[in-house]
Amino acid sequence: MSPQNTDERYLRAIFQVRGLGEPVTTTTLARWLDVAAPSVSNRLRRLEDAGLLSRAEGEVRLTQEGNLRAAAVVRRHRLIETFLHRALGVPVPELHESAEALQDGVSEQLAARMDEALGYPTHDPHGDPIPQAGTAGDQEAWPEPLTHAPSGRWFSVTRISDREPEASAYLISLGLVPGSRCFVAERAPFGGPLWVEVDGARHALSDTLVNLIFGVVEPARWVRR
Amino acid sequence: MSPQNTDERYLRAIFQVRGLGEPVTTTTLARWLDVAAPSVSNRLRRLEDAGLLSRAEGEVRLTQEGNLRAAAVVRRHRLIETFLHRALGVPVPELHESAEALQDGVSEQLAARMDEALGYPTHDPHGDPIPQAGTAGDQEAWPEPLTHAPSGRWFSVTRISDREPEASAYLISLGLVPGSRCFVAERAPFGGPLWVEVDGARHALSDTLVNLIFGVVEPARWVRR
DNA sequence: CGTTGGCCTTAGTCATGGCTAAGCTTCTTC
DNA sequence: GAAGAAGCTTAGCCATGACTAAGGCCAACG
Repeated sequence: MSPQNTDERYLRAIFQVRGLGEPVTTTTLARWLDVAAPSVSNRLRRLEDAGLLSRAEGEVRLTQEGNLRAAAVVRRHRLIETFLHRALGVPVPELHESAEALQDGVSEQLAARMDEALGYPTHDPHGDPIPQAGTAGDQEAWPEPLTHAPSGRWFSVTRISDREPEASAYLISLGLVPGSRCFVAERAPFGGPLWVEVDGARHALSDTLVNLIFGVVEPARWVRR
Repeated sequence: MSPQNTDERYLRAIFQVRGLGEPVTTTTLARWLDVAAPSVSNRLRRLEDAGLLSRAEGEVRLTQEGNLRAAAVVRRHRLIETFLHRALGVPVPELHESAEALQDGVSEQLAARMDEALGYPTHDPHGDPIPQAGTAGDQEAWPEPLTHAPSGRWFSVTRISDREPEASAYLISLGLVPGSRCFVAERAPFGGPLWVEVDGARHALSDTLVNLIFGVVEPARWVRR
């Protein structure tokens, strides 16, 4: 309906891809959004004309206004996810898709109501920070490799490297996808595998696999659900 | 996005217009949906082809399957309204618009979660009945408009239409909410206002307002409290 | 009767936001 | 230096779901 929605979808993608530390280009956005490259190309031109971003050497950079807009969209998205999880018990793996579907229909005002009802949360159930209203939210946590995660903590997966397609396919088959979370159980000694739990199942991951996984260690106070 | 959404919007309109006791025709639907007549015409043909409705003498009748589909859509809509009101404190006059915006994004499953969280409510905040899952929900006795109420009688309000958000906000501010009752004092002549008493206060209601109010005329023997 | 007005449909247009095909740089590789 | 391969853009197409214009039908009324 409104042209806003499409713009916002792309702004959010830019914000998120940037947050993964990946270069923000036509191709990466097309892959992220699951659309063809020309669609991205068109939209980027329009967003550039609207003064929301600039491009240099193929890289997309949000302008200050673009950043504010994108952060507001991401903020809404993460508030929706948090609300769906805490108020309606939607399981974490379903959150992203559900929130995506709802995003267009949730006004700023409604998001503010959710924020209030939730007690002004600072992180969503994936462990991603919720930008504050009116800020650029650019202090996004940079993802670190799972290798660095201490055991006994939850780890929020934001990225699975595609360097090893077969290996990453296996990880995905385990439920280790961007947006999922796993519990870091224990590290076997002498270079043994890392034991993690995903969706209640326990898996031993070799270094090869562990090195493909990036994300954020969730704050310790979070209780395992 | 999906073609479902449009079909569902029209099915819901048919269900609701029928519920008001108005004839379900291209014109009334166009007015209700605020679209041009040909748009309705096209969609009706498609819904007819899909076996969801039939037409006789200009009147639209839902088939059994159409009825089920429509009731499911209405059910979702009213669950959303109830949820927005009870869980997030969205004021009644804003409910319809907010729910409309969300409807496309709310899956059956999510609606079921809302239903559960709300304790399986039977009516939405407008006083409209919430069809049960899997039923046609059309056996509800629909209330009659206040317009038809004789003067000197008590009228029990079960429903305030959400067609005119500002007008219904005013009615609510007067205390004319579902569950309230008013005394129909007198009808001023020559199309003048209808005088009603609510909570001991006397108000003159224009036709615009009166037409938004539905309920049940209380039996005459009932003594004014 | 014939005209007028309401109602509905058919025909054709437009905006949106995807898509594929194809061309153009540029960077690598032999 | 030529040949590819990536990545990006341009050009042109399609589906959806609105719209306006215009015509058919019918009933009421002068």
